[in-house]
Amino acid sequence: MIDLKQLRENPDQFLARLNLRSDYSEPIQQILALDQQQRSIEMNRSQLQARSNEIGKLVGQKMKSGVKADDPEVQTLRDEGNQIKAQLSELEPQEKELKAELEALMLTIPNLPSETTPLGKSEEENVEVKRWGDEYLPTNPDILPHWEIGEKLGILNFERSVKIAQSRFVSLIGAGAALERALIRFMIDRQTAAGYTEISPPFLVNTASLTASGQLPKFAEESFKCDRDDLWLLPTAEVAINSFHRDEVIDADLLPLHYCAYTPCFRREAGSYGRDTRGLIRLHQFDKVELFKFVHPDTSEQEHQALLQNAEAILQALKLPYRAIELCTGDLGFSAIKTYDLEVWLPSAGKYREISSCSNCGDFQARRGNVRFKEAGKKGTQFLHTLNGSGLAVGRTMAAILENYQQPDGTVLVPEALQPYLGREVL
RNA sequence: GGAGAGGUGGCAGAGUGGUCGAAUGCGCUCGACUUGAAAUCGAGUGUACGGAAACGUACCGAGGGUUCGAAUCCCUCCCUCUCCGCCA
Repeated sequence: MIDLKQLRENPDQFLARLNLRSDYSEPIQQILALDQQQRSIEMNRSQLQARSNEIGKLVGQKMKSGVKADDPEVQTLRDEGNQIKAQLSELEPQEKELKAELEALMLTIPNLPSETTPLGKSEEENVEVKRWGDEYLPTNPDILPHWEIGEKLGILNFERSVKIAQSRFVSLIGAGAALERALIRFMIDRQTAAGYTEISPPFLVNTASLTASGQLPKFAEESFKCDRDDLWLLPTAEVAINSFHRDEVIDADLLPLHYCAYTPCFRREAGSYGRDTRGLIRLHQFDKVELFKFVHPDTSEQEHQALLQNAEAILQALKLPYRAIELCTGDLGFSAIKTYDLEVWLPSAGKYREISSCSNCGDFQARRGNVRFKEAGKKGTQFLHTLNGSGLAVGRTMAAILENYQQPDGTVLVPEALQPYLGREVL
């Protein structure tokens, strides 16, 4: 949620920053207008309310001192009370409607990009900031795409998954299933060793949780919904962990809070029908180990860098070549002020593909979820900052292993770091 | 799913129409007493919004209603607990 106070006090500067994403002039003007109307009604209303409270007290006093209810003095006060009530009954619905309208509109405005986020209109202008592991790039010229090698090895099956569910689902068989399980354990072990507390959250989440993290109201198309229950299938553990502390005030001494979670993620992938139709890259259901931090605003930049390193550490441990790019203002996700994507090398595609996205959301999600912290001795509370990143997407990691570790004889080596988890060296 | 009980401040717990943002206890903060501590005593101790401030408004699970006035009465919903049923 954007900071209305900040917008009100400095609308031009606010809009200029927001427009680095794309043009939001219109909704922002609307918000400012609604805010003004709402505030003027509120002022009016609270004055009436004050008088009404006063009347209530006066009547109470008189009745207590023995004045009868039908005494003219009391009757006059009651009449005035009734008049105020009539006025309030007009103002209140107006104010309520304005507030609802304002809130609905505000929920559709994305976060302001950080001042350090590179400028740009689209993903073309994202900035590569790092490349790692050139020495691990495969030299084998005849690499099969991971879905082909996977089916050859009998560890992936897409066809039968269509029978079970739909397209864009997969079943893992034998060593494939074991590999997935090994990767999850490997990632969780590494991240807990790095100081993250593991959470296994509900895989169904309610509307409030999705709204708090920013998936709703704008991206309803992207999630699967259980209509009868106000529950949605989790699109990412970010949603669940973000709401883990929703509506809480956290003692500043307890910050930062570092969490990691393994969960399946469910996404409708609406609007990507032609893209990545084969393989593990874009499925309706995939596994992910997520990193999430609740931090003091002063530390969020360092925490962001550290989180990125924690995600990179997995790729490095698996010796998978990757690069890091920083998203430009035009490509930034809805809730983020600054994002780094990690992209792993996929030989069959001949390019790097996203395997992790590490974002600093500033206080945006904290506002939407009302997560605050309190510093001892200081008056009031502040919104904390939230950060999230994949550490990593499991399916895509599998794809990367199947391709990068392919041998000329059609077998696949198991990355050394993973061997103890899988109990074998070759697939 | 059926039957019953209940949701009040950091916690415990009173309050069934009137000056209640809410008794009391515990906790916490500051102060006094003390060589120090305990005990005791005194003062303070929620959040949000508006306002330069004084102060005002809202909040007793959520939303509506009755009333001059609602923590208290009525309606709807949510959640928790106990018993029964079902179930991994």
